[in-house]
Amino acid sequence: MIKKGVTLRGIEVFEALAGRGSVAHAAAMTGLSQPAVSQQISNLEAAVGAKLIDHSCRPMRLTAAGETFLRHSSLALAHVRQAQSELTVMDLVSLTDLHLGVIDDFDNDLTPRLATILADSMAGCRFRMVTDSSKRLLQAVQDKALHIAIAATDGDAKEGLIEIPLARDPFIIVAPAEIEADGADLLGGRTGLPFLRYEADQLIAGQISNQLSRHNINLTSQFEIGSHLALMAMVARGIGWTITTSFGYCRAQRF
DNA sequence: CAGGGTTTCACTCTCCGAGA
DNA sequence: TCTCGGAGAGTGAAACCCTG
Repeated sequence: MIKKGVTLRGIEVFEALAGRGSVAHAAAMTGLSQPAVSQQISNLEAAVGAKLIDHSCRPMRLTAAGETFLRHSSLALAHVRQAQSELTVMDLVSLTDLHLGVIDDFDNDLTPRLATILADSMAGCRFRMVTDSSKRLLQAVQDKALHIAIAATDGDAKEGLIEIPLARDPFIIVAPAEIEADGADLLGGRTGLPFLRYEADQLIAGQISNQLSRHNINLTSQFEIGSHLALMAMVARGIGWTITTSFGYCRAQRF
């Protein structure tokens, strides 16, 4: 029997806090207030009888017990989310009309395969598929112009939207192959190679900017690029280095 | 010392079980 | 079936703590 006080809600809050290292960010992510997050963590720690988070440092870090608990609780949450997703798909099977948005990053590879799968599994449904930026897709779902969208998010709760996580896409540094420098050299500006950033209007630009400012890293940039593939092509030609995601990097293999 | 972030406290609301 | 009381989860306000 699971101990009294160990709740899915508590575990979800714990996972958010473990990922962000801040009660404020975990609150934004879960849609709760800061006191509620703090209370959930206290209850969880009391229930398991161990300190899971080191509250004395900023950002907060997991204790050894917290690391162990997170490893198992993440699996449990993943199973619950998977179950929710499968039930959602079962709901969709009876639909006759579906307006679906897909992030433009997936235009070439994922979208055609998704269309094939949907056509097979929802034979009686008419589809309208659009590709756009994550920001626009999320707005379209909020405006009820789309039923569902596959998009990137910053993890914060959005009014009126239900988010079902599909994948995590960590940030990575991408530099020209001929450059012999590590991440610290690039971030510290010791290579002389310019930083190429995404256009400020894009969701990923804001996420990268937040991460950098969280670590007190201030990078000036001569270039702001709207197209991901153009950005990767510029890196491949040695014009500069950039920060992108592992999915983004994989899509640029041809460079 | 100021500002941002966290915790504590007091209170409200909702849900659920027990008893009439 | 209805009422009542307890437990749990939420909030806002205020105090406290940490960092630059």
